[in-house]
Amino acid sequence: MELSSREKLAWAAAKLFQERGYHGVGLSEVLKVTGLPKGSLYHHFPNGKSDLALEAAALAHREMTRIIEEAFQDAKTYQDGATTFLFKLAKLFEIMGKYTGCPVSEILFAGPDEDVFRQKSAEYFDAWISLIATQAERLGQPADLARAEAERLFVTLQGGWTLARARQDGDVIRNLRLLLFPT
Amino acid sequence: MELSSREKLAWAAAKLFQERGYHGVGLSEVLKVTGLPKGSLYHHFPNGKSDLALEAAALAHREMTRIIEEAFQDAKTYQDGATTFLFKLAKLFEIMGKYTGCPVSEILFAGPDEDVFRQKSAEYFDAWISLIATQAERLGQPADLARAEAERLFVTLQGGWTLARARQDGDVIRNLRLLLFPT
DNA sequence: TCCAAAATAGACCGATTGGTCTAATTCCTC
DNA sequence: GAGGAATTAGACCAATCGGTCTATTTTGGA
Repeated sequence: MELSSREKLAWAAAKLFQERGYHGVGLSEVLKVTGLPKGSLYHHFPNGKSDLALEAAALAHREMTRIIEEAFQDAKTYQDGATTFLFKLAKLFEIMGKYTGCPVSEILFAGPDEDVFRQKSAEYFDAWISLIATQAERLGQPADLARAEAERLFVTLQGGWTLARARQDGDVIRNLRLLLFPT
Repeated sequence: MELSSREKLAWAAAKLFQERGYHGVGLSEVLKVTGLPKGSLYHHFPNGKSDLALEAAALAHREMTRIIEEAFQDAKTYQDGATTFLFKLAKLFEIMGKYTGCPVSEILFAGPDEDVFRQKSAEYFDAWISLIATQAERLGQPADLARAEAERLFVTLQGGWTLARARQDGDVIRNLRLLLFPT
């Protein structure tokens, strides 16, 4: 499909930021990858790099939301859904190249110290956890446990991704299911 | 106590890198904080920023090793030790200011793409996990479970720290014990 | 077809980056 | 105290940073 210039920039930025973080990527690199001139970037993102980063993070957030929904959609049990989720993310981890970090935190934690960045990261994380909790409840988890299960999954995934990154091994993410659901 | 110039530089670098990551900190800032001139930096760290980062990461690694040992030293059970460990880190998180990331990953993941950086991160992480596993075994965990418990603690902590950072709340780390040891 | 708005194009800017190099100074040993 | 090594001091460098600005081209509705 044909992406608009704005979308091209946001996608390229998201990918690059995930690899080397906010400060590790220069605008020149984003422009080189997209083949667009600087004028376009500042036309679509008047506030420059910070605007671009916020849009890239929002993009990553929507993508993660989509993955969560897809993973739990056809699941028979919460455990099934969570496992599918882990496998989808392991695949994503491998596709991205084995050096990338969590989209949101790589972009938002290192960004300019404006408070917006940190607030967004909390907002996105909480949205993911709530979404998982909803799915957990739908799949029969007791209401008072669903939220705790969702937080456990999020926290385990976040930490597991980091370990996977260090070891350069997507299976670390797949094997998280053994930590979450001991047999 | 009086720190050598080399130590001053490494400590300052470790702190700054944890706040804003490898690329987010300029050498000028490290020099300003320490009050040392550029000549000193390149005398003690001939390869400049990357040398400094490796030393800062090594410093953080030794510090984490020390904290793990202290936490489990007087523990009666593995659960006690793990809880003490979480509380110590929550305290550390709060002392550092509520924006800092995992010492090692902030420094090593974003660093220059030389493979040394990534290798070191895997080495340090595995060392922590092994150390925890040893303590778990010493405190009566079955040998075949000790390693799994250690990985669970590491992964949970790593993810929990990220969530704590987003929410700016050290209690997130303290409450990880409820995820690890449901009552 | 025409015209205004949207978008692209890229030269240019000051500031800062990591890094080099030489001189001055401090420190330790004989 | 003399001499040599270790360290400090900071001027200087090319390259890159994020950002601004003006001109040109493309586009879409009247």
